Amino acid sequence: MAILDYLLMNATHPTADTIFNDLYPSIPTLSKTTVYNTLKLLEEQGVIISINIDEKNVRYDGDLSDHAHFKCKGCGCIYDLPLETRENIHVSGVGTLIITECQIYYKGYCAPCYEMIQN
Amino acid sequence: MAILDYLLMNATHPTADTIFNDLYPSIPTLSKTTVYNTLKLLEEQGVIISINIDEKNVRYDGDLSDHAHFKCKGCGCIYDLPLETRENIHVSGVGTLIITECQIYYKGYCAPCYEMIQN
DNA sequence: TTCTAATATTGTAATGATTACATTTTTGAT
DNA sequence: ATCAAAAATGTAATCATTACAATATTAGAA
Repeated sequence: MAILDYLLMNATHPTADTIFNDLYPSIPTLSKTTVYNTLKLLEEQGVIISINIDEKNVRYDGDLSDHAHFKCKGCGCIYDLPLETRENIHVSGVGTLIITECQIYYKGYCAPCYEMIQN
Repeated sequence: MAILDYLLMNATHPTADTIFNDLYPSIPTLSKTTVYNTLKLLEEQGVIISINIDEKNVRYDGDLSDHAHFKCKGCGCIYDLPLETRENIHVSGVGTLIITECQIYYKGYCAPCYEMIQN
């Protein structure tokens, strides 16, 4: 499917809207609903991951390797970072990134909910 | 301000809506806009932090100490975790939490945006 | 090839959190 | 008490996402 291809080609952490706009010219029958449906499906299958680093939009990433994300509070750009990044300044291929915050989110199941899943 | 007090008293990572509903009975003149405005202000001042672990709503936390967050994908409950939590099973005061995903988000400024801030 | 049922795709309308903005209220200094 | 600045309020708009019903596509059986 074109949407998965797009995500694997473009490591730009696009939003659903960006994917739609980039794909629409070459697939004029594409609907935004299809983009949302497909992204949800791909995420449920574990083929892609969703990124909530931005308050407004959900972003998607086809890179399943363990890595962290950095968002510039000025321009909104999102970069990949290695997991072992320190809390201080960090250099990457794009220059120096000044890190001011770090958030770590775990997801999974609490004990009672895990029981329920087993059935 | 009552909203800050609420956040310091209740370590429940509430949403703006929850804060409004809990505070409204005792402050009948309270408006939801005020809650949003105040939360934004408190966050800009660095007095509270916002949590984007939930796709739907932004949550707020008055605990500024370094800690991670866990969200149960079943019931949606959010727990605090120590930073050094491993990727595997983890026990807390509430029982065993099964961790299936971990996301690490850094925020700050890229080089060009950091220049711009200096002015 | 034709039919048909299952599946995928589409478009429109609804939802719901958040914000914009204009108005009203409160505050604090004179 | 007065008045301007600041804070709080209410309503309406915004906008990403989803619900849902309708349409189109596919693949396998006849």
